[in-house]
Amino acid sequence: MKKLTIQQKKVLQCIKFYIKKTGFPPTRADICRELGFKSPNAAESHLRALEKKGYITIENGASRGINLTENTAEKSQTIPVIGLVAAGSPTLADENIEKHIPYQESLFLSDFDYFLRVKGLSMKDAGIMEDDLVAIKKTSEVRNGDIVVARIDDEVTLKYFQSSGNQIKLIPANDDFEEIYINKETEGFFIEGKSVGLIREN
Amino acid sequence: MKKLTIQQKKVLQCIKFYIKKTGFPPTRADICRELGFKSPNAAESHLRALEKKGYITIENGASRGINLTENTAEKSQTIPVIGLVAAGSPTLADENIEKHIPYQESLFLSDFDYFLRVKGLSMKDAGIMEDDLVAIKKTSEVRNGDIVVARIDDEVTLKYFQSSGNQIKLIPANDDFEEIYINKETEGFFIEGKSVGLIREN
DNA sequence: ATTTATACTGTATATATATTCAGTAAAATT
DNA sequence: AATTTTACTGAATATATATACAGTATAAAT
Repeated sequence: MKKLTIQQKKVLQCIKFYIKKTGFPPTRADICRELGFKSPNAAESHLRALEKKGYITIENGASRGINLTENTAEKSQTIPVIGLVAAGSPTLADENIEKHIPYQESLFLSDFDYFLRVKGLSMKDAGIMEDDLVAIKKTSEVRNGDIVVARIDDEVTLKYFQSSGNQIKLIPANDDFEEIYINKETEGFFIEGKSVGLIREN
Repeated sequence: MKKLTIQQKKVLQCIKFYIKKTGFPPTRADICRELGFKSPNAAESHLRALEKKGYITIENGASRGINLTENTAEKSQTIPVIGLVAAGSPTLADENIEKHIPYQESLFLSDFDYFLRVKGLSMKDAGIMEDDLVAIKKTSEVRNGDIVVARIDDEVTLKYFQSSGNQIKLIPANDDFEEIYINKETEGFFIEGKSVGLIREN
């Protein structure tokens, strides 16, 4: 999609805001009033530019005949689902994103940044099973007992977090797995975020 | 909110449909065209009735100045959350509904009817923990291995389903709990639905 | 260097649109 | 039984609105 100029962005924002406020699109005159233009043709030509660039469609002859394009309309936001691969950190880079899930603000108590697709059963006793989607909030501020996404070099794991002084313990919720002991200053160690919710799709 | 007549409902549906299709509300003439009226006043008076009953607001003098009221606009649907109490069946009656959660169609693979708030740890090894929200699809068509909502008289439980012939086994996912054996024809026994997903809010 | 796009003002106008008025008739409410 | 609401047709009209035309000026693209 072609890039918009600052003014065109303003007009597009104005349209979105107007629809949100009133429930119907603005007239040329409405846009002029909102943005301080003195000629309706100012709005008209901006609208035609937005149409040309594919951000809106205009039904000719119809009053308020402005329609936001699919991509333009902010429906429900989507949240990326990232595969938790043993080697490789969960980044928001396109190649790691499995899919996008529609997302509603108040789904969890805390806001979050992405879903992590769980592999393996190391957190089984915490009720986190294979293929579950764990909602992750990107943060390094975690508390003892939090379930965190920890990275050690290229390996990423989901574990309980327990720190005392300089030492950190990463505790699995499954007796078949071993605890991991790490020093805070260890190179290549990083807390990517913490779990704030879970979705099981089955 | 006051009840609508059949014609008024038709007009309201027409407005919703028009907005969905075009992105902006219809004119009086548009409504007439859609519903076969021959006078714009037919649309006008229906609109005023809808306004009076609180389903829409009309901005006087503005073209297409129709705005769906908060309750009228279908934003994202909401799904009820029902508390799983040991005694008492999960019905959609108001008194059992804990709250409503915004819901997006494609959240789970299957559609579902309500969330059940889990009490206890009888399904712990299936990764279903206390206070989890299990998405339930109302159905009696369940297969062996499904996690089902079973009612025995007034008691409602979430268990694995296993049937052979006339006998049904309800199996917990926790060694501390006992399996339940029931005959298909037992009075007061009923399969309310099955689990098709899970949300953990923490 | 020339064309095209951006970013407007200002005027004019055909028409799209809301809205009122005058009726008719049946159904629902009081 | 009387009144209000519902459910329209049909005609008329003020005005809300899209849109074209004539300019001016600067920035960006070719």
